Amino acid sequence: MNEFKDMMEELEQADGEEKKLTPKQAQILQAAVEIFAEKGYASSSTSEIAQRANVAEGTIFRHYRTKKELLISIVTPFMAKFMVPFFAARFTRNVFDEPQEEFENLLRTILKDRFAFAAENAPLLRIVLQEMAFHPELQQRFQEVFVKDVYPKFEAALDRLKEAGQVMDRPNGTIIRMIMSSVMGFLVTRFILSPDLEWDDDQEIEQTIAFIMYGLAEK
Amino acid sequence: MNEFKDMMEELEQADGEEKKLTPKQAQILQAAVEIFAEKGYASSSTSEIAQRANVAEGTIFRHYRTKKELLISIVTPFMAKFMVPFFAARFTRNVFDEPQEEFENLLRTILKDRFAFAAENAPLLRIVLQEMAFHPELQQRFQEVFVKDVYPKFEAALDRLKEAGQVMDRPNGTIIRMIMSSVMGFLVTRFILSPDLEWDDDQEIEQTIAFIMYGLAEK
DNA sequence: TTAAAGAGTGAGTGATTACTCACTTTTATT
DNA sequence: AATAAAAGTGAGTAATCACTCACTCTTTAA
Repeated sequence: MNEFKDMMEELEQADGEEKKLTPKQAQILQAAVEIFAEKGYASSSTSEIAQRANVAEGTIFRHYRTKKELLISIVTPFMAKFMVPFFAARFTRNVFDEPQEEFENLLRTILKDRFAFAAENAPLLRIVLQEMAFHPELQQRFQEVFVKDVYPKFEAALDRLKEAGQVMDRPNGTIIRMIMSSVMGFLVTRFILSPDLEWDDDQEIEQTIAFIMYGLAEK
Repeated sequence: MNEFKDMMEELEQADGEEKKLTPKQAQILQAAVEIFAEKGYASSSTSEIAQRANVAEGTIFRHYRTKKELLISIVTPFMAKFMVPFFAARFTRNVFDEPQEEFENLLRTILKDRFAFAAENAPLLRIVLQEMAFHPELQQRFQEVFVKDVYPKFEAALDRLKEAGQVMDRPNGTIIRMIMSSVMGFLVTRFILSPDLEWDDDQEIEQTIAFIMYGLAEK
C-alpha cells in the first residue's frame, strides 16, 4: 500500500494543478464534466458550460485557451489515476499470500479497487471511453501510461503466475486482453450501460473473478 | 390502392433492403459512413459529406430530411444485421452435435460469424459504439432487437446448457454479460483499438472460445 | 497606500453549421 | 412526343459556434 500511495502522490504532484483552483474554475470543471458526459465533447458548447457553472463565457478562456484544452485537463489526470493501480497495487508478490491464492487476490484487488473508483467517477469514465477515439492527444497519453508502465508490469506478474502454474501458458497479450475485456466489460455494463439496474455488486465481482480465474487456469 | 403501395414501400425501407438506391444516394451513404467513423457524428458536417460523395449538399437533404435521419438510416440496418445471428444461427439444438460439444460449437459459430461480419464492417461497428451513447433513438432500436429477441433466446440456450451440465448455474444476465464482454472485447480490440497489429486470428478465436468455456464450466 | 497582476465579465466577431428553396436536369409513364 | 414526377443543384439564411478584447473588480506585494 505504501507503493500505491507514493505513486498517487507523485502523480498529483506531477499534474500539480489540482490544488490551486479558483472557485469559479472548479465550477467550470464540474460543469464541463457533467455536460461532456451527457452530450459528448463535440456537441457541448462553451456557452452552455459557462451557464451551468454560473460563470461568464470569457472566464472559461481565461483558464483554458481552447475548448480542447479544457477537455484534456479533465481527462488526463483521470486516465492516469484510473490506470495506476493496475500496476502499482498488487503486482508485486505479497509475502503473506499462499502461492495458489496469488492470482485470485490480485484479481480481487484490481476489481474491487477499480470498481470503487469507477463508481465515484462514472461520468469521467464515460468521457474517456467516448473521446479517446477522436483525440490523438488522449490516445498518446494513454499509450505513454499503458504501454510503458502498465503492460510491462502486467507481463511480469503473468510470467510469475504462469511459473506457479496458476495461469495457462498463452501469449501475454491474449491473456491481458481477456482480463481487461472482463473487467472493463463489467465496469461499463455496471456504470454506463445499465447503472439503474439493481446490482448485487459483491456477487458480480466474485463471479467475474471466478470467470477470469477458471478461464485462464492451467488445464 | 395508394395506401397499399405506400405501405409496401415503407415496409421495404423499414426492412432495410437497400435496393432502390440512386447512385448518388449510395455515394452519400458511403461517404457518410467514412466520415462519421473518422470524426464522429457531431463533428461531421453535411458539406464535407457532400464533398466526398461528389454531390451537392442539397442532394443529401433530398433523401434524408435531417443529418440525424442520415445517421439512423445507416446505423439501424447494421445493428439489426449484427445482432440477428446471435439468436438465429445455432441457438436451437443441432441434432448432430454431441451434447458435450454443443456449447463449444455455439461459441465457435458466434465468434467466427461475427468476426467475419465485423471485419467487413469495422467503420460501422465504430459508429454504432460511438453514437449509441448519445442518441436515444438508437438505444431504443437496440433495446427492441436485443431485449425482445436476442436475450430470451440466449436465455433458453443457456438453460439447456445448464441442464446438460456444460454451463455453471449462475444468473443468465451475469453469464451473458461475460460472454458478450469477451466477444465484444475481442472484436473491439481486433478491429478498432489495434487493427494494424499482426493478428493470428484463428488462434485468438480458439483461445477466446476456450476462455469463455472454461470460465463458465461447471466446477 | 498604491500599483501591478490576476480573475472575471459580456458584448462583439468571423467562421461554420444544418437546412431551404427556386430552379434545372433526368427518369418514368402515357 | 408530351408530361409529370423524381433527382439533383448551389446560392442563400438564420442560428450557433469558439474565441477575443476592452474593461472592471479582486487579490497580492512592496
